[in-house]
Amino acid sequence: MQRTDSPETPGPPNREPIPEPPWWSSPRDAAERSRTPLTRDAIVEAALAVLGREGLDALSMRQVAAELGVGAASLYWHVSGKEHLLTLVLDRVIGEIPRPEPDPTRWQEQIRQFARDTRTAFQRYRGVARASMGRVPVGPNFLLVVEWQLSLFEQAGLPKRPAAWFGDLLALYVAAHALEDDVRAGETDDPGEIAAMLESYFATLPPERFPALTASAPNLMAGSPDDRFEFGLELILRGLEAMAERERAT
Amino acid sequence: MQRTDSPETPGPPNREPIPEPPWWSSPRDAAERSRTPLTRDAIVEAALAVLGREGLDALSMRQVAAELGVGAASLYWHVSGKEHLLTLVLDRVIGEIPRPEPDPTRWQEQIRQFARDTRTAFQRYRGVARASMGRVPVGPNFLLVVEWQLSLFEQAGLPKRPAAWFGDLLALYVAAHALEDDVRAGETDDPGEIAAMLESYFATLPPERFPALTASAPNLMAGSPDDRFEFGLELILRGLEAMAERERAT
DNA sequence: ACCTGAACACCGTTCAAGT
DNA sequence: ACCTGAACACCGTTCAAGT
Repeated sequence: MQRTDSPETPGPPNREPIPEPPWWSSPRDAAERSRTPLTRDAIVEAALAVLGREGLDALSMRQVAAELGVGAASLYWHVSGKEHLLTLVLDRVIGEIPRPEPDPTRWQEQIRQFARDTRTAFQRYRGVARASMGRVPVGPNFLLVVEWQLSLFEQAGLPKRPAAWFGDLLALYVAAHALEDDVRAGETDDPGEIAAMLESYFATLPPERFPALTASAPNLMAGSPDDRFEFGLELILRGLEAMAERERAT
Repeated sequence: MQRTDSPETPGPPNREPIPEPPWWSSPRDAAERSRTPLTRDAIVEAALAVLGREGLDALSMRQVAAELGVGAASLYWHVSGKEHLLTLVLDRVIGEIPRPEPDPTRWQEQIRQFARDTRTAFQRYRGVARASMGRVPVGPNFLLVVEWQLSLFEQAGLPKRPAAWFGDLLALYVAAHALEDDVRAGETDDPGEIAAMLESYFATLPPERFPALTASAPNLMAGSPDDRFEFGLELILRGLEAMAERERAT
């Protein structure tokens, strides 16, 4: 804002910003190193950025550090290791799942919507679904989700044991489906080709050795991912109903 | 067998086996390099050995090669890469699942037993369950299993689409459960400690913020892995029944 | 308290070269 | 046809050292 080339300025006019001596700034703070002082949250965010851009296989501590313009060793002050980082990332993504006020009169629809929202959250961050398999993300957001689910089931009057165990099953189902979504588009970087490959491969199989398979091939491949997701979702909900009934009978 | 120190042997008696000149044998063929000429099957077997001994994280092309007394580069003649090797390993394990003659009169029990057998096969080879997630193991054994399942469903009179889609769901369920089995015992190398840790952690949570969770904690942890496996298995079978009914109604 | 560089002990994969 | 050694471009993690 201040004009330095006014007539009263002595000496020769100079419009250029005066260059700083190079040793005033470290070699890499300009674009790379954000001046924020490297918090755990910033590391998680950087991991999500790498994940979205390059996928899970490319997610290394070194890449995350590079994303922040920092040495890899620096991360270890804030995070105990890669395993810990992945847990934090997972919990961060779980935090994006909406948890509406439980309404026992329509608990089934709320669970359906919760499942869809969870799938959507995973779809936003490619690779996280795979990272979630075999990892219990005991973080604050995970706990909130469990609490939400259990209280919904409780208010809906479901028996305790089936309710508690169903949560695991649902999480598993959604995560596995999200993983399939990832595989289909992105992680193996061939969009819908894989289905076509499978279908044409099935077509080459000898029908006398694989009668049922070759006959069912259209059914196996039929339906959009969404259709299949909804089918499985409905299936496990009906199963839950049946198991709750059985429990009440005892 | 042949005694060389017999009296008629001329010269001084020599009981020591005559050492071969060192260049007669390459430096490493004695114990390491089996004289079998490195087939694809041998590589798969070596991978299973490493897997069982060290777990999935330690399964590297170099380790597998070392197991065979061979350079890592040699594997690439028989196998296109690590991804390919994992697919082969997976199909190999799937091959151990029994496929009894389909009996439509007791198809539900046959499916239940199939699920249990699949879990057992995974339990025999720690780490394979995790490797299976997100990988479609289109190998001969996988195809045989799919064929077996479809023909059983067909003979049982299940509608085609639910039958075809149910296979995926079941595979998913069993694999995810097997993965949990792995995590519980071995992969994270703490046997049943993890459950205790979780339970004591839950106990520290403030009941006013997590009323349902703290109240349900005993139910969440209750039951043996087998009980939980059977619960989920029964649940999805009941769900299948319901979905088949719905399909028949349309 | 927080971050660094350098090092350690590994990876998967390629490739010219050997037999 | 099958296997090798050496190299390339990476890994996760540790640790003494700096500020």
